[in-house]
Amino acid sequence: MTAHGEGERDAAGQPANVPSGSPESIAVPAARERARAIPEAAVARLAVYLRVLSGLDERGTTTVSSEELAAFAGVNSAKLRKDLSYIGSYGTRGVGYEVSVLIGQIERTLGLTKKHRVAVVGIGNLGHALANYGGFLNRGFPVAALFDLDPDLLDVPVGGIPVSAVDDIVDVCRDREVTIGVIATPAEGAQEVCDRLVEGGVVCILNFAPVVLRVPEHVEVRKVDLAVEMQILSFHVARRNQEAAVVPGIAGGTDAGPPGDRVNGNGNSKSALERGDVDGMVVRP
Amino acid sequence: MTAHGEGERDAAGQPANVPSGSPESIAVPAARERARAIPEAAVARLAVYLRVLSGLDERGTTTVSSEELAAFAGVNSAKLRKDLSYIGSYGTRGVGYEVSVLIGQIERTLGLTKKHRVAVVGIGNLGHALANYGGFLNRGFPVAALFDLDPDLLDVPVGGIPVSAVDDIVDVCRDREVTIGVIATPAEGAQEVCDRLVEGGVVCILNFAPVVLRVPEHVEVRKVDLAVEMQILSFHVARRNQEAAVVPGIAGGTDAGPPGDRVNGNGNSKSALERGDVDGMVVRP
DNA sequence: TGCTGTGAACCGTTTCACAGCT
DNA sequence: AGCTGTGAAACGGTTCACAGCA
Repeated sequence: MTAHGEGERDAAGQPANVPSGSPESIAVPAARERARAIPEAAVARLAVYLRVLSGLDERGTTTVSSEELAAFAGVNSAKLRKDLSYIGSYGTRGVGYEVSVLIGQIERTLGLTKKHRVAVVGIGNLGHALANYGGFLNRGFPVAALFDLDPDLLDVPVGGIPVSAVDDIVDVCRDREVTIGVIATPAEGAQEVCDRLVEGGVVCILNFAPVVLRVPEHVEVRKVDLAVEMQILSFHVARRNQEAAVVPGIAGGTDAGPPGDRVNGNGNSKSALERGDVDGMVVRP
Repeated sequence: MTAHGEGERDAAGQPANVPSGSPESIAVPAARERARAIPEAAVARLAVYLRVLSGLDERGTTTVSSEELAAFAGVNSAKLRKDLSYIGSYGTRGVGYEVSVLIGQIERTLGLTKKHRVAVVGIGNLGHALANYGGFLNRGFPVAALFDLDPDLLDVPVGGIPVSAVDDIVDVCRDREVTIGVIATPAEGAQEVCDRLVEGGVVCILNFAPVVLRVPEHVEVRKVDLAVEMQILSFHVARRNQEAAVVPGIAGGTDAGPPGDRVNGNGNSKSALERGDVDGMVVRP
């Protein structure tokens, strides 16, 4: 879970203040420093805390201790406090944190005070799901444009927004000031789509296509790859089976399993949702 | 969790299977040790290498150097070599790696030689996308069951598999020997669904619902949270804007951008797809 | 000569433990 | 008395640089 997608070999990732003889190098503004200073891993968790806090807020809770909040978020309290310390000191010693204050500060830190217009490219099953998904995109991330190659989809409204042609990506994105692009196309088209999004002014891309995208330095890419997730799980199944085959007692695969529950702080993929649903359906067993 | 000092000493890449009939005393099987020893981050990248290798294989390439493969996968060659070293020594010094050998070894390591039956719970937009998504689930991960609460969906086939009731999760999963569960329900139902899946014998869960799941020790959970991904991107947009506001030259938001391209090795979310599409649509600009 | 495999240095993240405030 | 905020230690993963082998 590293952070940035470093360049290649040496290339000298000159992130912060590398005294490479630059002119006004040293005196970098505090705000920028602050933002840069927050570890990527912490940023991901802040989003989780935010979701939990929103839930508490709705339930009328006004104060939480680091211990409580940590439990809800599935991390330990020390980590939580350290994470929060990156954004400032907004707790009260001996008491805890005020929910509303924390929400505000995290939102500010994550840049959620500004709405980021989103474009979804590739209106297949997944793109459809994303476009319709009111619970997440519309919550601070309004979908401003949809694109697909299929002529049959042209102008068909999905989730209220008519589908545009991929050829118009650059113009439409510029027009509607899209800052975040979501690529839900097959692998083949992805790089091309990516290039156009970038040309259209998009600075961040969420990539669902199974390809490594090439982007200019100033563009941030995050990738979500379902196949990789599955394969990682597969690895764990295999590992488990190996262990089971060795440990005398539990040999079967589908036994009830040991006692103690484990809260899934979930190391890997970052995650959280500000609120709502993953989807438009209704499941409530 | 684990601490144990890994014994590097395995010069001769010793095949997976360990004579399990032997004394179950101290001697912890090498295979188990090996599997345990591979860092999670490396596992995720192995999946990426596998995808790239499959592509090379299809194109008829038989040999790659670490440098080439690394370039395709968006990582640096040292990391790639270290990752591959975790699974054994299958390269030839002075030459490189044989594609087919590497594919075989990675598949073995990831446990892809065995098919893992998958159940998808929550057949909304996202669940639909997952169920229909031939490119990823069917490739070594056959969808064996679908579940939803909605009575209207009952028995309706989606992607060829009829939807079952969530009440039947336990029985159906046991019956069809499902090992991996995918939760694509809203947050509310997720924990309940998770519990049932576990009861039904599922050992790995891919969770799209914005909740921290509680699971028994022996169950592995990975979470994919679109909202968190978006918020992380939002953070980067904000950071970028801050920088832009400070750096004299580039002040605008949507300028063409600096020169050098950056290959998106993409630290964060793991990813890769063994092959195919993210979705059923056709996009090819 | 050229490329792999890997010990060792390095660096970011997590955990610990306690000082400092309320 | 209790809980936050944070240096410092511990840990794990990444990068370096080179020994070892084809």
